[in-house]
Amino acid sequence: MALEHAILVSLLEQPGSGYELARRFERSIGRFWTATHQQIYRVLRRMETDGWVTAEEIGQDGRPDKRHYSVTAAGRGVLTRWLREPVQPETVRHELAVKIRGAAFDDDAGRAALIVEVERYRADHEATLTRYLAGERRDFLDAGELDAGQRLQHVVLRGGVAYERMVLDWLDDVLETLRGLGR
Amino acid sequence: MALEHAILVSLLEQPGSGYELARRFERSIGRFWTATHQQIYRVLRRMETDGWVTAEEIGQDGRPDKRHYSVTAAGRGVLTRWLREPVQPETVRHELAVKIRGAAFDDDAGRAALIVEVERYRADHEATLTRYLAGERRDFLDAGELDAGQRLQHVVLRGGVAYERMVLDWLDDVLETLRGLGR
DNA sequence: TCCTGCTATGCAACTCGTTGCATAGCAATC
DNA sequence: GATTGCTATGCAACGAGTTGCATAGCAGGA
Repeated sequence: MALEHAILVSLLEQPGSGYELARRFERSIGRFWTATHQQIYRVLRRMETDGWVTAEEIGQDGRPDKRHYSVTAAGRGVLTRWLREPVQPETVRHELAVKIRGAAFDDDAGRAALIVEVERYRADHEATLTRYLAGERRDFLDAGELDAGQRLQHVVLRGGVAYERMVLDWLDDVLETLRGLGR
Repeated sequence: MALEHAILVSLLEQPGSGYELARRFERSIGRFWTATHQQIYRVLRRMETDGWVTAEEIGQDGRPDKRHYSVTAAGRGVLTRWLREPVQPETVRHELAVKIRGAAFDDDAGRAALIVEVERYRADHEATLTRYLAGERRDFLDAGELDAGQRLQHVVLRGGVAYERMVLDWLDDVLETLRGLGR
């Protein structure tokens, strides 16, 4: 359980509304910790009740009020205590790997359909890699001296880049293997 | 949601009891689809009710009865239909990445503690890689001709190997970055 | 003009996943 | 002789995550 902590980190990097947080999760943080807007709103309310964050209601004309959240000293304490706890092994839910092994129990038509799916999946990951590299150029390479926070964000992004490159290479291997079965 | 499907694949590769499945999930399948024995037992019961698997009670002296599960024709149909559905993007829950970004909001002592944790985490992944490579030699490299199922299992294992190597390289990068902040 | 999409938050119902506990006998270690 | 660990399954309670829906006004395109 660490959605709370991911939210604390994100709000410390930049305070904002639940909606803004949800969009950040979709983009950067979501690549290593996914969350829907429903989860985020619910958890933010609970964190507010527990005094980890404070909300400032901002009235806007023409659209609903915004609740702008910031981390309190108590929330920061919760975060630093959590940072000292042992790191839990990462949880992976890799459906494609299950399907590849499952392809052994399907016929040639099924495997042909899987190849098409893997190609689509590969294109998605290629797009993600391109997006990461563009973000890296924008935020880290063309910038001057980086502070500690930026350097830490950069090393996490480099992990994302390495992951996507690894996935693309592996998917090429998968496609070759799947095509090789038909021959 | 695809624990059912992961179980179907595992039982098609090799029928067995819930306990045996739980151990397989811990070892091989669990690296891309985690599940506890509780989940597995509960889902197996539901799958039995739905007619996807059949169970054969095997009395054993000195220990509880074993329920040996096999996939039915209906279960196989469920699996092949699922194989033709679009692949869902993988879900990752990578606590360490959150902690690394969180380290920007902690002091030097906290970052020193994180370095120790990353080193321990790295050792775990190194052990996993060693285990994968041993399994690869045993099951795939020293064997003769491989059938379709074995070749698909092998390409998934190669994905695991590539993942672990990528993680180890990245963790070296992380350690260097964390140490560089202190200077 | 209608429809889609964006900002912005939230309820309700449901399923999935986790944790703690319980049984039970055998084998091995201290 | 006591404790720990392994096989083997399961209940109960709780917490996390998903899905569908609702509100509401503004902007832009077909």
